[in-house]
Amino acid sequence: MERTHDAPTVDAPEGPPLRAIADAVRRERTRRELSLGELARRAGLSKSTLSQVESGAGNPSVETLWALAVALGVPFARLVETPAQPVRVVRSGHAAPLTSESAPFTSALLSACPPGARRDLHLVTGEPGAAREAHAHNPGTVEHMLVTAGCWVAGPEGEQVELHPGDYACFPGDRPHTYTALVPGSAAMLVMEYS
Amino acid sequence: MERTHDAPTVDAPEGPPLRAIADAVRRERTRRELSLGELARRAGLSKSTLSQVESGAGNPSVETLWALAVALGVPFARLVETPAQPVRVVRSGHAAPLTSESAPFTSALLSACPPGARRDLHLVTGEPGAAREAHAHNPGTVEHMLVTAGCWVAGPEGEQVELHPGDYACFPGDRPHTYTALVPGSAAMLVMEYS
DNA sequence: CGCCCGTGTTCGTCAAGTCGAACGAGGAGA
DNA sequence: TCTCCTCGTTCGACTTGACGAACACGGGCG
Repeated sequence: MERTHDAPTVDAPEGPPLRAIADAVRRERTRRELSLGELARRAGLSKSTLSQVESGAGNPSVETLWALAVALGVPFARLVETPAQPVRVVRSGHAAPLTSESAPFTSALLSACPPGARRDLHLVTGEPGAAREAHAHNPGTVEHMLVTAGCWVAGPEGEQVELHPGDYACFPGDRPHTYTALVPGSAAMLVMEYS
Repeated sequence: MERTHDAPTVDAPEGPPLRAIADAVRRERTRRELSLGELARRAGLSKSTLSQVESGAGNPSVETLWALAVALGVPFARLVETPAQPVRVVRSGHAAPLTSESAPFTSALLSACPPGARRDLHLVTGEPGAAREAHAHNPGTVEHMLVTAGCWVAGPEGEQVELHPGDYACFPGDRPHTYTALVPGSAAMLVMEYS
């Protein structure tokens, strides 16, 4: 309920995040300890253009932003978003569980994907039985799975791998994939990441 | 200009997704059964501009694309999607462990934040003793913590909370914060998310 | 048929983004 | 100190995106 103010579906009331983009670019750049000139060189842009982008003045083109995203090595969308978050705690069992009907699974959504973000955190628990089949999600979706208990077989169809506690797997979520618990009380952390 | 393909991460599609954007816009528009003129009106753009965008000609500005995203009611990122990723598995114990000197902790980096990503996945294990003190990270950093074993006290200074297996906490990482294991064999999944 | 909408495209003009160069500021080294 | 290099900003010229109007096409209707 106290979900973040996700009401604004697309948040954007009106303002193009010129300032946010500016900050994001500069942040990513400084994080990598690149100089403005160096980043401009790698991105194939002029220093003046980059300077204006980072100062929030102007309204860069897609090509320009794209070049920056590539040069910075960040997904494009990363440069056009607005963060800020308080402290939230979800007590064990207090996360609205979603039970699967086709298989003995529960998947608790911890950190939703409030329009704008692109990562959902799930705590998945399952019992031996039928595999849970997940359809292909949106293109670019990546799933990270960290087994915390029991034993799982998971992955894209035809590429499933067996995972034990502590094992970590990362695979595309934009193809059909399955999760199968092999022993009772199996649990895993699932991070779904969209691009 | 070609960036070293150091990791099996998303390799950089050098070309700006002009075509992809064009298709995405048209797809979203037709899906809503909007005419080109109508969408242009709602977005506050001219038909000609929208026509060029949808034809893949030209190189729209951020403001333009943003207006379209808002008018279409989709997150901005949806108009600029792309990639695909292979399967990666990190076996338990095969993740380079980083031992802390100040406290009995090990933090295994699962999915790094190589120049590109914006989220690091850590599996943190700890023994009772001194708290691990983390400096403030870059602004916008958010930490997600999911306790898998034992008992932890973690959070920003002054706002620490006690966490038990299954508990999940989410707090800003751009302020000083600590992790303290209360019982032997404590473990947690840590997702560090940058912005 | 002639007319009036509607669709999406193309054309000329103006504003704005991008570029290259020149600029002042700060550091390292001789 | 003087020099040389790099930092990031600002300025003028060129390029290009965005706009509005006119355009061609197609359907409904009197």
